[in-house]
Amino acid sequence: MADVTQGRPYHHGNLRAALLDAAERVLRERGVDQLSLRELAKETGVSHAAPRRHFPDRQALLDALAEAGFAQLDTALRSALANAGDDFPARARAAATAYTRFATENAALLELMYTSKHRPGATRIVKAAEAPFGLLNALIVQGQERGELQAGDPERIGIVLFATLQGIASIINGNIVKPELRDGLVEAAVDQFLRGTRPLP
Amino acid sequence: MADVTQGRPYHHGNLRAALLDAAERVLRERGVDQLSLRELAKETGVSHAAPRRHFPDRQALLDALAEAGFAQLDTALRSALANAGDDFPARARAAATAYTRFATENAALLELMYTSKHRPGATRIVKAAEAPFGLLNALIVQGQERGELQAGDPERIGIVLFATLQGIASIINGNIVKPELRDGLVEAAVDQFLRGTRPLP
DNA sequence: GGAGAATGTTGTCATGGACTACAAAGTAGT
DNA sequence: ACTACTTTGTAGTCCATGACAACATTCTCC
Repeated sequence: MADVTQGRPYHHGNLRAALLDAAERVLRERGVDQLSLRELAKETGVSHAAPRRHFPDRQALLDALAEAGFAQLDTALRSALANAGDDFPARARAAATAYTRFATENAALLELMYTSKHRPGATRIVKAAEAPFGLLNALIVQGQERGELQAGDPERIGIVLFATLQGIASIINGNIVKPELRDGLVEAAVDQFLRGTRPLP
Repeated sequence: MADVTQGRPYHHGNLRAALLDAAERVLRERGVDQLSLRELAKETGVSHAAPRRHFPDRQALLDALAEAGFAQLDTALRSALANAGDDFPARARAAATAYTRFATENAALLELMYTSKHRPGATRIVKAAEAPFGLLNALIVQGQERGELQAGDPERIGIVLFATLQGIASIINGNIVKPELRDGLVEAAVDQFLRGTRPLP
C-alpha cells in the first residue's frame, strides 16, 4: 500500500544522491564524527536501515563523499586554470589559490579525502584523486616546457610547493593564522617557489 | 571489602595517568575513533565508569592527550635545539627536522592537538601550545638578531616555513609521498627559506 | 502479467558514551 | 582513634548508533 500521509512514494527515487547531499552538509557544519547514518536517514525521510541499500556501511558513504570531493576539486582547479590566461606564473598562482581555497572552504571534506584515500583497498578514491593531481603535474610540465622551471621529475619539483599549500591550508584550518591571510600567503609561497625553481641561466 | 582476587586494591592509585598512557597507545595504533573509554577501562582493569572520575567525558580525555602532546613536542624541540650547536642555519634545520619528525611519528596525536586546540574553551590546550610555538618564534628572532633573516614581525616571517613543514608532514601522513623523503624535503624547505628570507645586502 | 531484482521498512543486537545511586578507601579535625 | 567529609571506584541503566536479518513494496523486463 502506498503511503498517502507523506508525499514521498515507497521508493525515494534518488536516495543515494540525497544522502550524499545531506552528508556533505553535515560534514561541513558539524564534522565527520557527528555524521550519523540514522540522522541522515531521518532528514531524508527514510527508515534508519534504508541507507544500507546504497552504502554497506558508514565507511562506504564516507568513501563516496571523498570520491566526490576529488571530482569537485578537479572541477575547481580546471575552472581556475581556464580563467587564468596564458602566463605561466599567473596559471601557477591561480591553481595554488584555487587549491588552498578549496582546502580551507572544505576542510573536513579534504581531510576525509586524504584519510580515505590512503586506506587499503580504496581504489576508486585513488582513481578519483588522479584527475586533480594529474592536472597539477601537467602544470609543472608546462612550466618546464616554457623554460620557467628547472627540468627534472615534475612530481619531485612540485612537491615542496604542494606541501606548502597544504600546510597553509592546515594552519588556517587549525586556527593558527587568520583566514584573511590565506591568499597573501599563497602568493608569497608561489613567488618564492618560482624564484627558487627558476632554471639556471 | 578489599578485592583479593586481583592484585589491585580498591583504589587504583594512578588511574588518570594509566588511562592516558593506554589512550596514547590506542591513538597511535588504531586512531582516534577506535578509542573507547570502556575499552581503556577494561585494559586498565577498572570498571567502565571509573574513567569518568578523571575525565568528565571522552572529549576531556582527548583534550588531556592533546595538552600532553604539546608538552612532548616542546621537549622534542628543546632537545633538538640543545644539540644543534650555535650556527643559525643548523639550528633552523634541527628544529624543522624535529618538528616534522614529531608530526609524522605522532600523526594522530598531532591532528588531535590542532583540532582540540581550536575548539572554543580549550584554554589549557592553547596555553600548552604556547611553549613550543614560543620556541619557534624565539628561533626566528635569533636569526634576525644575527643578521641571517630579514627584520619584521617574526610570526609573519616564520609562517610560510612553518606551513611548509606542516604540509610536508601532512603529505607524508596522507601517503602522498614516501616517508623516506621526509628529511630531504625538510632540508630543501629550510634552505629555500634561508635563501628567500636573507636580508637584502 | 509474472518473476526476479531493487529498494525500503521493522525489528533486533552489540557497542559505547553519559548518567545515577551506592560502596569503599583515604583524610582531616577533634 | 572516632567521626565527618572527600575522593575514587562499582553496578546498573538509558540512549544513540552501526550492523544485520526478515519481510514488504515497487520496478523492470521478458
